[in-house]
Amino acid sequence: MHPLSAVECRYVPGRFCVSKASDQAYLELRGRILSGELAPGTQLKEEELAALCGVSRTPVRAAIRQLEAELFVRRTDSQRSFVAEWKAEDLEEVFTLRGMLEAYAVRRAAARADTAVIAELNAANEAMRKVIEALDFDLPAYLAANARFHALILETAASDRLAALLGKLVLQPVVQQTVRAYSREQLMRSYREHVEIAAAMAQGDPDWAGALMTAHIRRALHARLEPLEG
Amino acid sequence: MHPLSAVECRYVPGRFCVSKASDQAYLELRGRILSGELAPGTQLKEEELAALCGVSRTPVRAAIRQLEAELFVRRTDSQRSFVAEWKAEDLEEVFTLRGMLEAYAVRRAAARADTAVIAELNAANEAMRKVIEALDFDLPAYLAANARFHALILETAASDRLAALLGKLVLQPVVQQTVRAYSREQLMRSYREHVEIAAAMAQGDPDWAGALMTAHIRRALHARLEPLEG
DNA sequence: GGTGATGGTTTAGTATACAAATGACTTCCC
DNA sequence: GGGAAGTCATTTGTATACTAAACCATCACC
Repeated sequence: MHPLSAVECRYVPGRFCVSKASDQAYLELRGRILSGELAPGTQLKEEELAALCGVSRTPVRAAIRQLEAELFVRRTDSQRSFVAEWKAEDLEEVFTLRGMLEAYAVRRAAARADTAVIAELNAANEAMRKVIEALDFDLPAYLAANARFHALILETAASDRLAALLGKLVLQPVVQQTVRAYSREQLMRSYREHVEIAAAMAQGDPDWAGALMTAHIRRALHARLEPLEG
Repeated sequence: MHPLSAVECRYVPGRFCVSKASDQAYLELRGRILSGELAPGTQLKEEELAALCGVSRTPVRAAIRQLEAELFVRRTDSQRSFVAEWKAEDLEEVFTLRGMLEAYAVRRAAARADTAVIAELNAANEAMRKVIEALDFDLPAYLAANARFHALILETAASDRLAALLGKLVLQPVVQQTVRAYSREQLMRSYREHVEIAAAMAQGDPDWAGALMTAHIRRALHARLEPLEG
């Protein structure tokens, strides 16, 4: 399996079933999609994938449905599935939507956060700083700290529907590739933005927090687009 | 089957498969949930529902997954499904999210709409006016015209991701119950808002269109909440 | 009398065989 | 030679039997 496939950097855990075969199929397929082994545009044939994952078609079907919901996979009218293709335009679209929803989330969270939550946010940010300052950069640890920060905000926002929507948008390839594109300086800037957002929340100032979050997500988009443009 | 269960008033057609049994199960279950026959909180047992729908468990599973994605059904950690319960707070939440996303959609649409689109919007609005002014109110026709207007905007916005997100939020019970709660005067006001939005789009003014849409959705929320409060 | 383990019962997950539908190719007719 | 229809291969949808896990009530032991 691809080394990155098991890295979990979503804010919301999606549906990691209790069951075994579905998860296995889901992780296996997502891994191969992210690694490019299953290239964009490839048709996903249930039987083929079942053989690949060593399970029957039933859990593969579930996995494909899940990946479809997460926009990794698109489905034609005649129910055939293909690996989704991501254009620069799509990235812009997703980041814009994420920006709106995360800004809303942090506004709600700012109005609800107690000292315990603020402490946890600060802890996540401290962890992130340590990873950035370390000599050898530990990507999974960075992603985990980043995810923790955003997950805390989403949790504090206390809106199931919002969480469900964001779960569809905060996707591995996007976050991951964005982080890859970051220089250490950019990572530090991202960290400092997190600290500022936590401060705004500690003040209980939704407007401030929301504005900071919008800028934070927007910067991530441009960091992601830069290597494509330059 | 409940008379309203087959009324389609989503902006996006969800997934109406080509297949037979899945659709049948989906429509049957959704119908029973909307009619209250399957009351909020009821556990959905696959075998039981299979018998109810006259199909096997397999398509029932698919239907439940779909209903879950549309927030009609919630699932516990241990993979048991229950009919979702809607509190006033949940309604507010959904309408707020819808407001944000639809305002964004109409902004995009306003920047892209050509005269053909404007003409179609006007046609949908004319149809709506006719229904409202008719002596006997034709609910399905009203819902269809309303859905058509919003669907056109969403289509013109040309964003798959956005459409996917809104597809989860624009739910039957919400829209339907909202319309039920409307008086004829409120329906006319809603119609006039549609006309204004179309005008803003014809002017190619995204800010105007967006602001109008926010207000439009917000008004729908309050129309929906009024009977609960009063 | 309460708390925690244990086994039966219920419910979801998986495999597999079969049916239906789609897509592509061939062939036949114009 | 072009088009349309039919046929075959491929792929998804459905049914069913079986497996595993979660729930619940009972009982034993503290």
